[in-house]
Amino acid sequence: MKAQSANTTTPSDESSLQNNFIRQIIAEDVKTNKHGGKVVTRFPPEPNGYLHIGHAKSICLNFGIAAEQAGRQCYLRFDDTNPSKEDLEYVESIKTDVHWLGYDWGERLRHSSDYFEQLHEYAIALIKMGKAYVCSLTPEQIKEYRGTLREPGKNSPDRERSVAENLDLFERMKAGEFAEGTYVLRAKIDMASPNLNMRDPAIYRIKHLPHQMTGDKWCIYPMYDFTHCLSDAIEGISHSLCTLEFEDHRPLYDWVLDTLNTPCHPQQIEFARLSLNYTVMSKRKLQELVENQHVSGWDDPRMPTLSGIRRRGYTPEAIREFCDRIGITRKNTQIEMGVLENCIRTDLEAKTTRVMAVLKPLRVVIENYPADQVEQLDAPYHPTDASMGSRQIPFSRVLYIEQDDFRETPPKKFFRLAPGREVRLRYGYFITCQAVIKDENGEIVELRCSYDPETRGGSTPPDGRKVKGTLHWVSAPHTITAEVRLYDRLFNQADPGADGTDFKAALNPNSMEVLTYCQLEPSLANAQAGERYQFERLGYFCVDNVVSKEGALVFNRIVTLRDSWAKIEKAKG
RNA sequence: UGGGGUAUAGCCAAGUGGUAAGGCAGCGGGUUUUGGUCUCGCCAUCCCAGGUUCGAAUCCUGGUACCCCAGCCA
Repeated sequence: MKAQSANTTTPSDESSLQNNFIRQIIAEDVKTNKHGGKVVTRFPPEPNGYLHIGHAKSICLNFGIAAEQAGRQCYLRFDDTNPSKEDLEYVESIKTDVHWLGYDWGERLRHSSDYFEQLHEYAIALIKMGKAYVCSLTPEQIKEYRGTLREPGKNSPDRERSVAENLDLFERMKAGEFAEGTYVLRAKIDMASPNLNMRDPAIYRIKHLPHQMTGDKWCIYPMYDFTHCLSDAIEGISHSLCTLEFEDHRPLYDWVLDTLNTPCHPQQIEFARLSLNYTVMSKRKLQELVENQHVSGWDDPRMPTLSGIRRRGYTPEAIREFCDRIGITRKNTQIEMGVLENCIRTDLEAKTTRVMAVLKPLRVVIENYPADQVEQLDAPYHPTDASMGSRQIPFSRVLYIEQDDFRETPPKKFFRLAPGREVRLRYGYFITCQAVIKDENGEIVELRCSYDPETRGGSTPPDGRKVKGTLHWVSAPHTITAEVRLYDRLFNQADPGADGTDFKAALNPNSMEVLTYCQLEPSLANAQAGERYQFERLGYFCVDNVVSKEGALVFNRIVTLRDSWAKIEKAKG
């Protein structure tokens, strides 16, 4: 019996319940035949880092909307216009992550760099129209000339350069005659615009750097604002969905497309990026965590990166469901972790097999059970889904139970084992605690118990007596020893660093607890990397896909089960 | 009186002049061989103040709070 780890649904099987403002706009546009009735979207990551769950929101939106249309057209476009920041390494990880989420771009894989030739021609067209000029101001001067939020900028002395001279200079920029920073091509718009993006923005800069895709072919590279809108137009994108901070860029996006003769004029629509509490989402901060070794890498199971979340054991279905639940708006919000956790619990509840594992073992000897006897007890893999089958679990005189399931002096409402108290061992027998054995330090090392043979399989005995607690357990001579890693939130503050301190000061020192002597039932012997299980009464766990080996299994805790006892205890303090 | 945005429950989010969906969290009940699951119930008059209207979360006026913008980054 294998735990289910494959994707069982694909996004096309689901229809999003979301009726967000973007879908409404698109539905209306389709009705009025606005972009020729076509809907074409794109997901345009810059290959300069790993994707995180915030990107998943955008991926699900763009690919999700496309999937709802007959054409199903969504491009995966690497926005690679800055060779000093980007790397091929990231391209592969991004493709892996998008695929893992369940989306397929088919033939529509592109790079902005695919368009460098066309972009260059558009730039020349702009120059010829007198709408762009080569500026020789230094970066510092450009900044001075730009003005401030309240004061208008002033024109560059090069603003009225002749078309012929601009053409010549631009050609020589391209030919590599000039050093970086000496010249820049600027759009000629309005230095007095209240929108700083319109104050003659740079559209081409010199970078004597090879590009990961085009090699040494270019030493001038187009800027985002020039590249993005034209790339959208070249691909025939109908709706260009981006995050809120690009709102101020929309007038420039439209200016470029209105000024130049392009195949079409895509519509930019902005939505709020995702923010999750108790974590950070910016590439810079995530990178800092990796570089300073606060985590083991980009795929550390505590990271909000898609590779980390995947390694942790989250399913793509749960992530898609999460993206559906949080909605799409223009409001800056912070989503509670609990929403994500509920999504994965709901998904895993239905599809994981149940097994028993004791994380912090406490030895139990059943004194009235024959020393040489071993029984095989039948235990279903799922409480309500019989199709998952069952397995045999051994029962013997010496067992392990969870340390937390025994209290020498039980508090009120504690339904588990205590001296003189009887509990059920799940699918096993009722046992009663007869004695507590301690070591020289007073630590409890063993429990002496008796069992009731009439309760085999955990069933209620003929006299009908009830017990309040059911414990999970394993037979000591038959266990597999494994390592289990328990994760908690990465940060202690809901919004790390929001109080003005370094976000790293909010790091949770207890975000990972490694348990190396966990005792698992023998059916887990052949557990494979990536497989997910519910350890009964504890949570959902996934065999780690990096460090786990046959004979030396390592499990990651994906998420705990809801725990109303923990809630009661916490409430009492 | 620089420009651009956003305000509906603890957290998200529908609502588009006709009397506040849904989810998460929380609280209470039932079922239960996981203190799990499942199930039933409870939980808001919409940032503030005026106005228009038979009727306003939706329209108007005036405020307030918060977010984004001065890279040759994306």
